[in-house]
Amino acid sequence: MRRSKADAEQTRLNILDAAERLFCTRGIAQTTLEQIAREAGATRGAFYWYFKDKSDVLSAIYQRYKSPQLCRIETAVAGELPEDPLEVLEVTGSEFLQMLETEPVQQRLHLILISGTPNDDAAKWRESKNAEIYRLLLRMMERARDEGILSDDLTPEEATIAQMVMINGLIGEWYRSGQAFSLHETGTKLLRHLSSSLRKKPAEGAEGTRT
Amino acid sequence: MRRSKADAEQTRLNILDAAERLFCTRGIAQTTLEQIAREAGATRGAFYWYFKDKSDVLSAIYQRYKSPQLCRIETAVAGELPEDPLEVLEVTGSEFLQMLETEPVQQRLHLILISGTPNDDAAKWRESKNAEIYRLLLRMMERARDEGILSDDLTPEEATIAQMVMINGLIGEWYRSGQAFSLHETGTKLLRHLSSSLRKKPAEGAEGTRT
DNA sequence: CTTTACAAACAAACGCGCATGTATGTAAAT
DNA sequence: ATTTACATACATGCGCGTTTGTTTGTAAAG
Repeated sequence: MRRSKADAEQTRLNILDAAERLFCTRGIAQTTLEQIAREAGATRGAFYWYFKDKSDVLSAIYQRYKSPQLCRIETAVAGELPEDPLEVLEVTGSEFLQMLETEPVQQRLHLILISGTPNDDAAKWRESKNAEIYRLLLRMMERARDEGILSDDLTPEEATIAQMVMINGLIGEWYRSGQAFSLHETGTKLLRHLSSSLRKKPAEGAEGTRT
Repeated sequence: MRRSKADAEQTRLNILDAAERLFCTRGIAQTTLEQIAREAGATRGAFYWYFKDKSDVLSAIYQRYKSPQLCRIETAVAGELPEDPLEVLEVTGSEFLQMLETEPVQQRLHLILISGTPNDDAAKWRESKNAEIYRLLLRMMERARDEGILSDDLTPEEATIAQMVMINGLIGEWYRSGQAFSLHETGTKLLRHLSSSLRKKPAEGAEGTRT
């Protein structure tokens, strides 16, 4: 049953999708290549045609993952527009959480991203990806400091860690609680709270009013 | 080589320690019973004498784990002493992070605790343990609200999630960054920041003295 | 105080299933 | 006709659970 070029590319994607789903539902180590192939409606022969082994398909999953929120922040970093950095982080973070809650695909990807044991195949990849996000957020926080809107009692580095802790921590807590709360609702509220706590308080008098 | 009662109990502990170490360094699924036995200076025969299988030793590891910070909070919850709830949470959290950074044993335990894939053997255990911690913290936050020191714009539930997100998120970020920052120093600072942001701001001008 | 009779505490060997990797077959596309 | 895109069959190894064997503590019997 030989397929055409287009169909062939489709089976490759099917395998990628299947692996993505199984990796997050049953875990990477517990997922067998046979399961991936059957989930993709193919056999292990097809798998080995496209991928070297399990870690190969894993890195393929990683590579096609580009978080939309990261793009948003990247453009905000690159852009000359005088956007409020703290508000950009708050909004993109909130959007990201909403997307995660509504789109299962993104859930799986991020779950694979933050899960896994230390020093396995993917640990180095995760570390570098994490560092990349850190540097991006840090540039935003530094910009916030330069614009004089970052609170004095936190360095940009600390504020960045606080932001990452909030996002990733929320997702982790959401999973550990068995989705017991609304990720987007609670997340938005806590992100707003964090954002305002990171913001330098103006002098006495007016307080709490947003722009 | 029959051992005496005391020696026998020691081998059991050796196996437990060995499993604990290997589970966090190489991951649970990637650790074989043979490795555990050899690390403990014994054979798989000894393992099967004391434990049913891998999940059995895992639950044994869980059972002998009682976080000191939890005890501290428990006594604070039970106690009638009018301690400042937010300060108790801040201090115990800070202490916990310090202990984690200095004592590798606690590191491993907590790493095993928050790692692992969803719906594996230990997932239910982790969920229930997490819920237990949540309820404890929630009682503290409710007490804070009742005493009128919790900020109005967050419910006790949200404040609890914020606290858990901060602690667990910090640890996760610490690991993902490859211990790139000081867990205790940064953690203490961010915990203090969070604590003060959770605290209700006193009214304008005069008044606002603490008890 | 011996001796006996177990039972505890393992070690070593065995067999099984299962995932992996490879090698081969094969029909359709080019 | 040759290559592509798989499916099928086969070989290998590895971890697991069980069984069996061996040594030693230890308690009761004599």
